[in-house]
Amino acid sequence: MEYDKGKHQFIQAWGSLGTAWGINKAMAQIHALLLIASEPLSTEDIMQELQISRGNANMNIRALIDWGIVHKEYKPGERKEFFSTGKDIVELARIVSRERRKRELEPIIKVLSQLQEVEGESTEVEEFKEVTKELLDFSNKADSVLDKFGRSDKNWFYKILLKL
Amino acid sequence: MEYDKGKHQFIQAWGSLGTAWGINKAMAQIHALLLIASEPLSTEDIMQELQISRGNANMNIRALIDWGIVHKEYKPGERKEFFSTGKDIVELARIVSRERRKRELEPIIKVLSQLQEVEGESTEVEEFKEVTKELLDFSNKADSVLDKFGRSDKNWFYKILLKL
DNA sequence: TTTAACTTTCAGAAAGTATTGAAAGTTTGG
DNA sequence: CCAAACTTTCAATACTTTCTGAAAGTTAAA
Repeated sequence: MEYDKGKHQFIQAWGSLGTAWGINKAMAQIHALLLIASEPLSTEDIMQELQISRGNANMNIRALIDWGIVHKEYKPGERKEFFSTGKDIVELARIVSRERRKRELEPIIKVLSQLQEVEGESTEVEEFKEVTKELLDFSNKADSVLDKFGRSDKNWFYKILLKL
Repeated sequence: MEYDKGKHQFIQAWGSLGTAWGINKAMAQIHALLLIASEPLSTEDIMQELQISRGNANMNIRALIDWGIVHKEYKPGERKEFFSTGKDIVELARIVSRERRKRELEPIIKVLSQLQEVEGESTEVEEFKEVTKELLDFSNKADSVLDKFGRSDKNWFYKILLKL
């Protein structure tokens, strides 16, 4: 397979994976492009490669920086900003899991905890408490696994895998 | 807290978690409602509780059945269909992970495998192959973990957690 | 300063998704 | 059979998200 075709395929595939994960396509594609770039790219470069507008490129680069996945760089003698992303996939997984934990798991845990205060003794209420309690336990466990994963060193994940 | 308020909060929270996971709100809310119901519900019940249309209810119940999360039931002497969902959260997690593996991980692994055939020796191409290879390895590992999780018995997950 | 290079913002357009309600289809008891 | 009870479908509509392009904002060299 020739390089340009492969590159294109990769960017498309990463984009649609992103979409399935609730990340917008442009954002995922910019990330894909930076992942395989051999040096930092400017906004112009990104606009051109992906055929997207300046506003779109800028917004999504910004969002990636907010996630802590992409970094600004300056080249000597150049005024414009260049962007790059880490090539370490485990590190990437760690960042993503940290963010999702914060944005998704924490809120639901908070709600589920509050729900333990529901009053009443009917079957309905018993059932309700039982299910939400189980959900809370599970969420807490998931939370602690993600927390460990987020803090661990680079090889922890691979070591764990061996254990399974 | 009173039951009705708690119920409402739970349904809302489950709906927005669903949204963050790319699952539509009505679908997640129907699931939430069934999770805490003490007996199977009819389409009418669901429409009324969630204040949604018949079409919407029907489509999303159907989708939940396709995922293998919700089951039809018939009550003696009743013509209409009733729906229920399993209350075991680990089982739920297992089903969801199995589906996502199939829908998300498998396609990307296929693409990444093909990309290993890219030709050329330039820095660009080297970089490209290196990154996609690492991604492929990681995806394969994630795939195998999910596979194990999907096949394991109910307590496997909790046992693993203890090990960490 | 001024000016040119560059970045950010944002209102409106376009694209994508979810929802409704009514009509068509199906099943079952009589 | 027929009619009533129920389920499914789908075109129209409402809603949400993303994208564009141009204008406003910022920075730094001269």
